[in-house]
Amino acid sequence: MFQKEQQFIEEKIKTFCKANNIALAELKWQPIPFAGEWGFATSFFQTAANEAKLSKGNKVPVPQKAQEIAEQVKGQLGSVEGISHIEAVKGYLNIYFKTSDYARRVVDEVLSNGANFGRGAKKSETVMVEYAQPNVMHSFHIGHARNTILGEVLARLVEFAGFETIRASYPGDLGLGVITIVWAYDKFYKGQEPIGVHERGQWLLKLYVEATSLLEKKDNESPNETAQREAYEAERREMYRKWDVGDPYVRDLWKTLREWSLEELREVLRMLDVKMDVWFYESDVDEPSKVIVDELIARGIADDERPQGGAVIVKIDEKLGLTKEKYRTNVILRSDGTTLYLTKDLALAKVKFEQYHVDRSIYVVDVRQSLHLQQAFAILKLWGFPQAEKCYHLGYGFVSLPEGAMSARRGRVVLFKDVADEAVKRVLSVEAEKSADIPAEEREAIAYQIGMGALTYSMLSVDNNKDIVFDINEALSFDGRTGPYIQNAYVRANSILKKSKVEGQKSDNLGPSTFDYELTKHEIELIELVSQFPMKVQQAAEEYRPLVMASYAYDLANTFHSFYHAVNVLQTEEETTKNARLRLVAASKQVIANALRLLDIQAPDVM
RNA sequence: GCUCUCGUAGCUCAGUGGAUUAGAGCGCUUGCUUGCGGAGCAAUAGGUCGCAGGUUCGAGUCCUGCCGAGAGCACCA
Repeated sequence: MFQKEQQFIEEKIKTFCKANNIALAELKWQPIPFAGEWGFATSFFQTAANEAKLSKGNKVPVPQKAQEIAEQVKGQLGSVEGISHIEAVKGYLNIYFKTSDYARRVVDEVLSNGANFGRGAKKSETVMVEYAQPNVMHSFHIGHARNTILGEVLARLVEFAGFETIRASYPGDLGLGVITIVWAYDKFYKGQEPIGVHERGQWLLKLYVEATSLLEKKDNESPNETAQREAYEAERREMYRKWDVGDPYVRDLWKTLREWSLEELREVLRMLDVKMDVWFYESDVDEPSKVIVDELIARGIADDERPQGGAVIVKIDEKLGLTKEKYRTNVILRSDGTTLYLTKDLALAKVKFEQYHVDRSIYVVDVRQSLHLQQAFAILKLWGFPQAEKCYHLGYGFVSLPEGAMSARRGRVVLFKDVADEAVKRVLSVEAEKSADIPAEEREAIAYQIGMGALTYSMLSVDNNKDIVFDINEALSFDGRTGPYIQNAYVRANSILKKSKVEGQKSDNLGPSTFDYELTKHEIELIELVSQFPMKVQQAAEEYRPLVMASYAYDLANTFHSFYHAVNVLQTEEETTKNARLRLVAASKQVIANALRLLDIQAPDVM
C-alpha cells in the first residue's frame, strides 16, 4: 500500500551506497515488529557481511558495521514526505509513517474500494483449477468435501488476485467400480428409485457395498456359494464388456444412474456455493487419449512393446536424460489397448492447453497420487508443452476416521450431507439459548451459514499436505480458532454500525477519517492487520496456499475482538474521534467480509 | 532398494523467501457482563523446535548423516 514511499527511500539508499562504494545487498523490507507505530524496516547485515569479505584488513564485527551503515544511511535520508521519523537500531533502519496519515489512508482505501479492496491488478495468465473429481455413484463424503473446499478457495484466491480463472470438475464415470453398481441395480433393483436427490445418490453407494460383498471371496465358502459368486462375477465382466463396445441397453442404464449421481453432486456443489465453469468426464477423454498414444509413439517419446506382448510405455527418466531414478517408467496404454488414468490425464491436459488456453494448470488431488501427476507433467514436457512448467499438484493429505481409513466399498464413510445436517442441528441448539431475538424463521438459514462456516474453516485451517483424522466434534466446534469465531467478529462490527445508525449517525457517510487523536494500541494493531489484506491475497494466490488466508482471517478477527473489548466506540465522547472509530469498524467489517468470501464462508449479519 | 512428506507446548497445529522477543487453539489455573452481543476478552502455567554435525555475523528455518512416523514406486484410480 505504500510502495511509493518505499521506492523513494530505496532509490536514495542505492544512490548513497553507490557514491560511497558500499556493496549493497538486496533490500528486503518487513513491517517493524514493535507495535505502537507503523513503518517498515530493512537490515544491513548482509551488506555489512559483504563489506567484511571485501576489505580484509578492517575487522569490524558485522553487527557493528551494519549499525554504522544504517546510521550513515539515516543521516543521508533527511526528512521524507509522509514519514514521521527514521531510526537506526541494531543494524536495522526503521522508517515510521505519520500515524494519522497512515491510519486515514488505510481506512479510506478500504471504504472506497469496498468488496474490491484487496483485488489484485489484472494478470495476463489464465489459471485452471481442477477439483471435485469424485467417482460417480459413490456419493459425496467428507474427503471429497476437503478436496472441493480447497479447490474452490484456491480458485477464489487466484481469481481475486487478478488471474483469469476457470473452475473445472472431472468426475470419474467409468471403470469396473461404476459398472459394478450398474450390474447390481440391473440384477436386483431394476425399476426402483428412491425419492430425493441425496437419498437417490446415497442409495447407489448402498448398492455398491452390497454388490462388493456378493462378489468378494469368503473364507468358508460352500461349493454352491463359490459357484454363485463366480456366476455374478461373470455377469459383471460381461456387462463391462458390453459397456465397452457401446451396447445400447447397458449404456442407457449407465447414463441414467450416472445422472442420478451427478444430480447429487451438483446439489452438493450448490450447498458449498461452488459454480463450475467446465465439466470434463473421464468417458469423454477415453477415445481421444488413444490417438495421443499413437502420436507419442510416432515422436519417439513412447515405446511400443506390444509386438513383444507388452504395453506402451514411456521411460521418463531416460528420455529426460536423468541418471538417478525419479519419474521412472510408466505405462500409457495396456497391452490389450485400453487406456489408463495417465493416458486420460494427458488427453485432458491437451484440451486444457489448446481449447481453454490455460497457462497455469492446478490439480487438487490426493497427495498419494503425487508420483503419477509428476509423471504426467514430465511427459507433457517431453511432448513439448511449455505450460508443463506451470502445472501444479496441490496435494492434500487424506481424511480418515478415528476408526481408520474411509472405504466406499465397505460403506465406511462419513457423508458430507450428514455432517451438514448435523451442523445445522447443533447450531440451532446454540441459537435457541443465545439468540432468542432472532426470528425463528431466520434461524435455520443462519444456522446453515454458521455450521458450514465451522466445517469449512476446519478444512482450511490445517495445511493441505497434512492428513486429517475427521472428528465431528472438532470440525463442528464453535469456540476458539474456528469459522464462527471469525463470523462473530463480523457480526459484532455489524452490530456497532447498526446501533450507530439507530442513534442517528450514518457510519457510511461520516466524511473523511481524521485519526489525529492518540490511537490506542488496539486501534493501531487493527489498522495494521487491515492494511495487510492485499498482500496476503497475493501471497496466498502465488503460493497456492489457502491456509495463508485462513490464518490471516483468524488474526484479523482476533485483533478485532480485542479492540472491541478495549475500546467502546459508541461511548466515545469526542465526536471526530468517534467518527474515525466508526469508520475503522466499517473498514474492519469490510475486510473480514472480503476474507470470509475468499474462504467460501458466509458472513451473517446476526448470529 | 529408491522417491516424496512430516517430527515445534500434555493434545491438535501455525511459523521454514534467514534476522530485533519461538506463536495460536484445545485442555489446566484465575479474573472480566449497572458497557457496542460472553460463540467473546484479559492474565497465568507449559517448549534443550527428533538427534548429531556443518555453512553463516546469525539456523525452528539452509546442507549432510542418523533415528522415528506416514505415503508412493510400469498395465488400479
